[in-house]
Parts: sequence; structure tokens; C-alpha cells
Amino acid sequence: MQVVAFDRSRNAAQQAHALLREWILTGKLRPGEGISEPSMATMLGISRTPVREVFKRLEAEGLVEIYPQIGTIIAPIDPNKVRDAQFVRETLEVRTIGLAALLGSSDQHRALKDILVRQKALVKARDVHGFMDADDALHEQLSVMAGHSFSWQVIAAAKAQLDRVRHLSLSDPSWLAMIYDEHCTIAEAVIARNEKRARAAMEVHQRSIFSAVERLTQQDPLLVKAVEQAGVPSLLFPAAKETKRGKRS
Amino acid sequence: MQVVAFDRSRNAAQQAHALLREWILTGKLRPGEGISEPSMATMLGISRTPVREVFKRLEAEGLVEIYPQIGTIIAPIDPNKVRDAQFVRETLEVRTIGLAALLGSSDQHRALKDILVRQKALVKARDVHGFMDADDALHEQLSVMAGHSFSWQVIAAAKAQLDRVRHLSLSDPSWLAMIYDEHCTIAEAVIARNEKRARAAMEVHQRSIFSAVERLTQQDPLLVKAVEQAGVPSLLFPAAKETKRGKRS
DNA sequence: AAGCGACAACTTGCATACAAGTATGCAATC
DNA sequence: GATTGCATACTTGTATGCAAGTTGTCGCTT
Repeated sequence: MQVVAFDRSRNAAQQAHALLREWILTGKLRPGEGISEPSMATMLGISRTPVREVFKRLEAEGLVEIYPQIGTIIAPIDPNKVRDAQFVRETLEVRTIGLAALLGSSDQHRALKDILVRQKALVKARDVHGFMDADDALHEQLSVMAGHSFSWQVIAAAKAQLDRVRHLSLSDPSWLAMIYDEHCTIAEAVIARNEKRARAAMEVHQRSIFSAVERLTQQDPLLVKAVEQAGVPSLLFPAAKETKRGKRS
Repeated sequence: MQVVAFDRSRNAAQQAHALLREWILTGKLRPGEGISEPSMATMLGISRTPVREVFKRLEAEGLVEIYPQIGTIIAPIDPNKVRDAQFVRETLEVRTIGLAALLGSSDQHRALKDILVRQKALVKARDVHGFMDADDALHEQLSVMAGHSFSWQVIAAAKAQLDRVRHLSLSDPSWLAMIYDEHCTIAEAVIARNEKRARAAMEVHQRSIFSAVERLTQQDPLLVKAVEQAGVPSLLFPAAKETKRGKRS
């Protein structure tokens, strides 16, 4: 029960959301693990209200599942949900990259290159966290270039599901280099204003996730929601810590 | 300050969310109008906590804007946001309809026809609310047929933005018949398993929104967020009701 | 020993009180 | 008359207490 220090002068709920989201995406909180509002509140050094707000938001993002009067768990990997997230992201980003290739200005091309330079350094430093931030920045920049900056929010929500699977499936950060290479290919095509090649490169980039779910299903089946099993939450609390259930006073 | 009766045995926040969302989409709560957690709580006969939860959720859906320590307003129509919602919805639904045409089973074809029969009656009855529900049901069914049922949630969020503009722009429900006709064309193509025709019909269906924003901009400019104006919330409270600001006791 | 009932501890949902910040109207002043 | 300072009532953010429901364990009964 480690207490995390927060900046009291800034919004507690936002900070807590960013933190928990990162913990879930990076696997520090594992699928199926039980969490609760009071325990998380004391852990973060805040009250239940902002924690509750964060839980609701994470539920909307598909990262936790709340069972009223029972408990809350980190959402297990649902292959169907991942498939659909992949569908949403690929569909939007492939069309986005086409527009970005057609509409991007040379200023925006420079911004793209800057991000890639930053990413190159982060790959070398094995900084997974920083790389994922830069990854988001790059894809957001592409949405801006396509003239649909708001659609990035939709893409980001879908991307979170996929990033989580990738992180759980591949603990070794060797995939950073591969993604960086794909980014370079995409950026080249965009800067060359070659719509067709950009779309093809983006498709390759997107499809590289496919195998991760299967790998995860094999190496750690407990994290994956069985297709027929509707949901038996009580069976998914293996990480119940110092519980005091049943102990008479 | 009318008090709304809630079913106390069911989730208060969910009911309140459905209600407010409908009020916003149908224009009962107009863009720019100020709302507050306490006043809405007393109006709905519940406490601030579930109301606050609803406000946060509506903010995530882009239907309200929360300014801390200042107030909350029904989100003005942001042309850029509408454009991007249109982009997201069109991109996803056109690809979805193609898959639905290829993959739909005859059982699902029957379900599609059933929805259309229901819609026909609702058009005749001028039941806008019921029609919009059936509209959602139809588009959700298409997502299911395409094998991506989860993506409906994304489409629905974008669709809300567009439905709101349509409702504000066209108070006369004559557009129901037009939409119904477009639905019939789409369904025909899907049942005929004609992917290309289905996609074309869906594109037509989607593009019919475009003119609505411009019409709204002309007929009621106050509802539309000016492009250069970053956001002056205090100026957007023309509907401040029986305020007691400044009255000494 | 096996089955069953009661209870304790936990969960989230809701209500309410307090805290911090902001805008508005009034009043005093220049 | 215009401006500045201040009091007041509003806003959302946070903390906490209570209520309703579920689960698992203990202990009694059979």
C-alpha cells in the first residue's frame, strides 16, 4: 500500500486518470486484477470521489469493468473487443494517412521529421514510456495534417486497447525499432505526397498487431476473456491481498 | 424548476444520462445554455454525485463543456467537431456496410427488414424520438452484421453530434421520410449482397448532413461556435434563469 | 462429516458537507 | 462620471458518511 504524492494544486482526478491509465497500458495493473475505490484512494492519497470518477472514465474507455456491489477489475483482454478496436483504428488511420499525404504542408512535414528524430533517440534509450508518448504525438500530427484533428480522440481510445495487448505480449522492448522503421516508411510516403504508398505503409503498420493477441492467448491464457464465458467476476480476483473477509472481531 | 420522478430501484446516473442526452440531442437544452450540478440535481430529484457523473460523461461525448469553478454549458455547435464526427462516422459506416453486405446471414436480413417495417410506422406517426431509436437500432444491426459490434459505440458517439445538428436545423420532422427511403435503398443493397451498391448508398446517406450545419449557421448563429473565438464561457450564459447573484441577504 | 444458516467484511451507489475559485453588483473613491 | 475594491452568491472539486447488496467464512445443526 504505497502512497503516491500528488500535486494538490492541480486537478486530482486528471492526474489519477493519467496514472492509472498508464499502469493498465503498461501492465503494472494486470488484466483480471481486482481494484477498489477505497484502496486506490488511500494508495493515491486522495478521497473516493475523484477515484470513482476515474473508474467511470476508464470503464468508458474499456480498460476496467465495474460490477456494482461486487467489485472492479482491470478489463481482461477480450479478443472481440481488440479485433473491433483494430478495425476502427485501421479504418480511420488508413483514410487519414491518405488525406495527410494529399493535404500536408511543408511546415507539417518538418514537424513530422522532428517527431521521428525524437523517436530515434528514444528507441536507442529503450525508453518505452517516452516512445509511446511520441508515437501518440506522431499519429495525432497525422490527424491534424488530414484536417480532422478531433478524430484523434477516437483513434487514441482504440489505440489504447492495442497498445495494452502489445505491451502484455511483448515485454521486451525490441519492437520499438520495428515500429520506428514503419513510421519512417509512412513519413517518407507522406512527405513525397504519395497517397497510395502512404496508405499501403499504414496498413502494414496496423496489421502488425494481429499476431500479438494469439501469442498472448497462448503464453498467458488467464489474461484473456474466454469467448463463451460471459463474465464470472468473483473468479477473477486471484490477487486479493490482505483481505480480512470472515475474520470475526 | 420541475422535479422529474425517477425509478429509485434502478441506477439513477444511467437514467439521468439518458434523459439529459435526449434533451440535448432534441434541442430541449439548447447550445450555449448554462446548467449546473446543484440545479440539475434538484430538478431531477437526486443528489449532485450522479449528476456530476453524468456531466463528466456528457463532456466526454462532446455534448457539454465544463469550466471548473465557472460553470457548465451545453456545447455550442462546433463546425470543426461536426466535420470530424462526420468523417469518423462516414469512414466507419461505409466500410461497415461493405462487410455487412458480404457477411450478412439471411436471419440478419430478416431482422433488418423488421426494423424497416417498424420505421415505416414511426414515420407515419411522426414519432421523431421513436424513429431515432429505430435508426440507432438499424445502424447497430449493420455493425453486428459486419462482425464488429463493438465499433457501434464509436459510431454512436459521432452520430450524436450529427443528430443534434439535424434536430436543431430541421424542427420539422419531414426529414424522417427521406431518411427512411435511404435506409430502404441501403437495406436492399445489403440483402442483395451487392457490396459496391451498398457502399454507394451509405455514402449518399451520410452526406445528407452537410448542408444542415450551414443552414443552422445562417438561421441561428448564436448556437454555433465562431471559428476564431477560442471560448468565452461567461458570454454564453444568456439563459441564466432566476439567478440570485449579488442580492444581499 | 456434510449441509445449512447467520454474520462479518467487503463492494459500489448515493447523499451531503466543506473547500477553493470566479463573476457580478454595489459602494466608496478618485 | 469612471474606476477600483469588496462582499456575496454562485460554480465545480473534494472529502466523508450512510445505505444497499454480495461474498465468503465460521459455527451450528443434523
